[in-house]
Amino acid sequence: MASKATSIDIAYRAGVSQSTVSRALRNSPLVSQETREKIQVIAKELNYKVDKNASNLRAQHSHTLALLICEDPTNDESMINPFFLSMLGSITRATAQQGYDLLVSFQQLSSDWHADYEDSNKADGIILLGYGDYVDYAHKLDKLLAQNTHFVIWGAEHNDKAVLSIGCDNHQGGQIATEHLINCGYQDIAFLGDSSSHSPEFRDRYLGHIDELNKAGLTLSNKKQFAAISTEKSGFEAANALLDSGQSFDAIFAASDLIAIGAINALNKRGIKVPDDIGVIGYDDIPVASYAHPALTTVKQNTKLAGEKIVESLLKLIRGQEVKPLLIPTTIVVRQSCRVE
Amino acid sequence: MASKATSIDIAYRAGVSQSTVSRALRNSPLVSQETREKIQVIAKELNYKVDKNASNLRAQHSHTLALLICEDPTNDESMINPFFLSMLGSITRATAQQGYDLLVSFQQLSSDWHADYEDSNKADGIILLGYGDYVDYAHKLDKLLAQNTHFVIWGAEHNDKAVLSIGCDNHQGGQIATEHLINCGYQDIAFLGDSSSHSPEFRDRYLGHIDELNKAGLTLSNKKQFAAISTEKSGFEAANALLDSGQSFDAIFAASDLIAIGAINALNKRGIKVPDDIGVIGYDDIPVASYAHPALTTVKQNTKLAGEKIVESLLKLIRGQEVKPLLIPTTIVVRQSCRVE
DNA sequence: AATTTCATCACCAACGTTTACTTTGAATAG
DNA sequence: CTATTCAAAGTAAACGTTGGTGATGAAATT
Repeated sequence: MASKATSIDIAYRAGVSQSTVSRALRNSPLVSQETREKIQVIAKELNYKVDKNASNLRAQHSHTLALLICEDPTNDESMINPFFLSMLGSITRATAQQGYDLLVSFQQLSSDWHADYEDSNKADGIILLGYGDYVDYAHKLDKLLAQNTHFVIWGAEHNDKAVLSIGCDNHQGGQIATEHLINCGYQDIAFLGDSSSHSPEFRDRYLGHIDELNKAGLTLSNKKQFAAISTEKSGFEAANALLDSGQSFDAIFAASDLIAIGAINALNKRGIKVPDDIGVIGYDDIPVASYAHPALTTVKQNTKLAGEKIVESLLKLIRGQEVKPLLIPTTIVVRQSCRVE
Repeated sequence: MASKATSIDIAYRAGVSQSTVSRALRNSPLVSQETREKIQVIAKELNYKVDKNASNLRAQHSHTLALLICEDPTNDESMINPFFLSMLGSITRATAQQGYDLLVSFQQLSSDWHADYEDSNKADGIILLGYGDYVDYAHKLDKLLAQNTHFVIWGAEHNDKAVLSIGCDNHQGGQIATEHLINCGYQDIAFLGDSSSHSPEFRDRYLGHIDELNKAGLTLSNKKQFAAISTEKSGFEAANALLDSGQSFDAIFAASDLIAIGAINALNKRGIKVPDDIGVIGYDDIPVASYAHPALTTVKQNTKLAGEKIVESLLKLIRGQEVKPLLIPTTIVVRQSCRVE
């Protein structure tokens, strides 16, 4: 087979100039119906596709978005956080729907990911996904900002920086989780998850938890809060620490489903029944949540909507339209890890 | 901020020609150590990145691979097969490791996915991922072949076409699953999963199953084989059909974990205990397998290795090196859904 | 009949690289 | 003192588009 057909080949066959071909294929009104059709027929015959590199070079945009998933380096290399996977799915679809391509890349938090997708014109904008210690990469964000790269970051709103963030409302999520536990009759709730500013998502969930507790006239002793990152192992350990601490509790609010599952394991190992003895609520509604035993009651983040909003907003940003950070409300999905009222 | 720096800007500042800049940045031996360093320093200062579009256009390759995940259209839109997600993770990493970028796209089987990634020079090669009815898209494969696109497809070897396939050995997987069941003392095994040529992976698993059965002097009545696609729902239904058929059986070999989980649900609903009454073995070792109740004994496909091999092979293909289809052996992971011997 | 208008299209200059092909000038050889 | 060689750098031609500017001729206006 000869090399790929170019617009010049088509022009030659159609007996018109190359620029006319270009216009015809883009349905420009500057070319007559008749020649337009003729050209399109020939293009199809030759299986012609416009060369993206040439097109992008000329037009100075790539019609491509880059998705960077920043993983916690403490996490197991081989296992990707299922929540991000779900986001990935929805972002992929949303991107495609807008006629853009998606470049994906997994990054260690430590690596050089300010790495150049937009700089090198490979992407028109960047989506940053990651639970994160935003403090740690503040200077990278600054650099992105300085280069005025178009990007949106998953998570809570930054009060100190002019970054566009889209996220689910972790504070509200913390509240409804707590409300649910209280409604189920639990009174003495422990919290498993890092509540430091190191991990803003967890912190907000924690803060929502506290607020709701207060609203109900309850308080959380900080002795009942144990740090954990979003892995089953960490949840297991945190629950054991809680158990070993001798603190009383009748329910656990886990800052993520993986933590919740780990905690349930720890509980079960000591013969404690969920939800009869202790109620457990998780966060994220990852796929395994419904398969856990007992099936996990949890706070669901609407990843489909989130993905759509993320790409929609990023595209607006790229086009210079006005965009505001967005907080998407969460919902409770009730399963079997909390006793019914 | 001014617009992005180009190699010409650097040339100007360094007092050399633009081509020298290009060479210096690619560490060409044609430029002296001294000027090379000077240029690289300036490039860093200006935060210069070579424009990929220009570079790719000129060099006629994109240093990008495209991954097409073809989903079963009967599947739920929002849920991506977890096995593919796992592959995606490993392919992403392998691609990055080779210095390539990855474009990902989810495709309905029905859509026009011969859609042009390589034609339009967006990618140097394509990875096709999907359980599949390859019959159905045979003509698309042909088209890909005709355009001599570089691509590798996940799955079993095609005997009729010259396509490069990398896959796990489904026949061998079917054998070891069956062997394990027999070793656990099960004698009367039902098979849940489409065994038609419509679904080559399942078919091979089925064939391996039969072979191993025969080796042990057992036979499978085709009355004990019920079609199912890879969803929990389908597994649930198939198990019910099996149950309703009145056939005897003491174990189920499910062609995928999702089917196995659905089947276990169906069994449980009728008060049948797994593994005491009936043993169940799955296939894939998706993340939820270990969280299912009972935790699923299953056949694990080495996705990490598979991902690496896929991109490695595709790259070889692109470079014109010789490549052969590859079948990766599977392993059993023993959990609690089969009784111990 | 001369002029304006207008729809179509052709022409050509970018876009930012890479690379084959000079050119330059200094060092070495004869 | 000229001829040869060679490393280092410059020149310019692609790569395949897109889009601004200008031609062309037919229809419409005066």
